[in-house]
Amino acid sequence: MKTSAKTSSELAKIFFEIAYYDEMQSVPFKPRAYQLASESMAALGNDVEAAWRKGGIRALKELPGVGQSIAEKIDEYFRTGKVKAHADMKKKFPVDIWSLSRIEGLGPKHIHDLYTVLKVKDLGGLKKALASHKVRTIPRWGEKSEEKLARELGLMERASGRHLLGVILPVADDIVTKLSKIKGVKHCVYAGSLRRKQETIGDIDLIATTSDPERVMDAFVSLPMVETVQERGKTRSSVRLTMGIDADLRVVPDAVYGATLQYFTGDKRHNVLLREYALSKHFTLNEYGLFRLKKGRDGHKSGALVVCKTEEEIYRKLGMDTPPPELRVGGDELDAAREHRLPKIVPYGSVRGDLQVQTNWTDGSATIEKMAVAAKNAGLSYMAVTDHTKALAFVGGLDDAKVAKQGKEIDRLNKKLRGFLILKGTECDILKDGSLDLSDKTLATLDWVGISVHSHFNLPRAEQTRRVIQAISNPNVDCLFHPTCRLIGKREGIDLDMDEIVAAAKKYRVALEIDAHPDRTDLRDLHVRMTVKAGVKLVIDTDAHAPDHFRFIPLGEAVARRGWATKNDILNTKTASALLAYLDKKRKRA
DNA sequence: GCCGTTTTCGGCCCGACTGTTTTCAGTCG
Repeated sequence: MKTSAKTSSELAKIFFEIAYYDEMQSVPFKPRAYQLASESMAALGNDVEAAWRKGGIRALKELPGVGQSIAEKIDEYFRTGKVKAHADMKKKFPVDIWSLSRIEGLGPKHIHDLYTVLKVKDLGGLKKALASHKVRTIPRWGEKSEEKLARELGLMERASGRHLLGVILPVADDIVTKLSKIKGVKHCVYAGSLRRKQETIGDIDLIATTSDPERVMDAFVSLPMVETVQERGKTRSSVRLTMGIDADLRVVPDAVYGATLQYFTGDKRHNVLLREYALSKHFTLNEYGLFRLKKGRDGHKSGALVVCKTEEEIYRKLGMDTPPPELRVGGDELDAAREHRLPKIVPYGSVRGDLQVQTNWTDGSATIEKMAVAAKNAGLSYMAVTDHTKALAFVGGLDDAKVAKQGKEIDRLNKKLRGFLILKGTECDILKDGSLDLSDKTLATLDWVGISVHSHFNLPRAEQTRRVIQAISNPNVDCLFHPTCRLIGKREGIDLDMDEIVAAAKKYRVALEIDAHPDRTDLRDLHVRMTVKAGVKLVIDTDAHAPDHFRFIPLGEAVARRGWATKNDILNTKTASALLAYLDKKRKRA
């Protein structure tokens, strides 16, 4: 239910604020515990309430980051709708920590000072304090810090949040290319969330090794896309790009490249776990390498360098395999790495054909032939034409007769094209009652039947789930396209019980799609992992509406990798003939 | 307040940069 998702995010907020309150008063260690609990709540979503309903406090304590005290607070929240400890803190210190803390550079101590000295409670109060130049009168604040705060506040208000991977990747590639050309540079790469290929990117993290650090830093801060320089150091500089995203560059000696790359690839949670594990093995890990801990003569710990050249030797020295960047989220990937059971996730470049392509028969911009040529040029050997069906009247969706006509055109083109195969397909609409928008007779003539929801997005969860499963159960169906229908930053997506959808996909041997279009990324990584675990096949498509959209395929492969999918889990890593043989066999059994 | 390949008690990641300091606190990643 949507309400339970809301409550777990409310809990995340409550624990986040408790962490801040404790931090303000310099309470040791508790802040990290609450911070962890907060992240855990956000990540678990509905599972928190599900656990509570099933087993109360005892079950809650099984959740990561939740012990006796926090379990009791969660229990209290679900019973009474609030957490007294949090409410008491809020009474004593009535500040909108959640909003204020979103401003870059504004941490717990500053929020504390702003309130105790200037009675700033929220963003409005902060604006007034800034306008009257009172902020600079707080002890340890000055003109510069006041100006910086004003800048960051303005930026936060303008910024739409994080940026889509598909938008940032080309920019980062451009910067890397430019910096790599500078004399003396040996390595220049991006790390951070970009290297982990997360669906959204907070900022661009760059690492370079060079014989001439000054030269690279100068070049970096004067790149054409730089708007302002925020930091300019010998080993680290930070800039804001005109497109509204920050970029950080670290310059390190070539000898420690591997350690630095590991460190700044993150994510933070992964690194904390890894460093804690290193400590347990009497090592300490930082961006300069892995060090062995020793007791010095003065009783203090000191370290002798063990390894730092490559990421692999660091993980190996700790007795584990190297998790691919996409898996580094601070979940169970470290256990898997230790136990040498990391999956062989699908390599980039594995997709051989695109199974969702729109043409100018409906809302695509190009002819079937132009799309086929573009797909071939993008390195693919086949594609399925999957134009919309008649329920989508505003794009001129095809009816049964037009689908038959399109099939003849595809036959003609297949005779003409060399080394490329066009499959006859459809993106058939799922109607409100779960029936399909083309006749079974027509569907049976097609090589590839994709189905998707384009209407009635707001049905209640149970009804929406029933509707989609009804559609999946049609024996002609091969794949459910963009299953959740979300548009990142624009539309939430339909309310589906994904466990039931995955189970139905397994039962009816229907594949689920990873729609790689940057606005969609649907399925997302979490759902991909569920699908893989259930043994249900996936498909990576671009949902191409124009010839240059085939470039999105690596974005889809990235999602598959984040969801631990192997090549074997993904149907369109097969050759065209192997795929057709698979589909043929499936239909005969149906 | 959490957690266990070092532990059920005693630990809890760590270094760079900024701005305000005259030796360091705060924030970030």
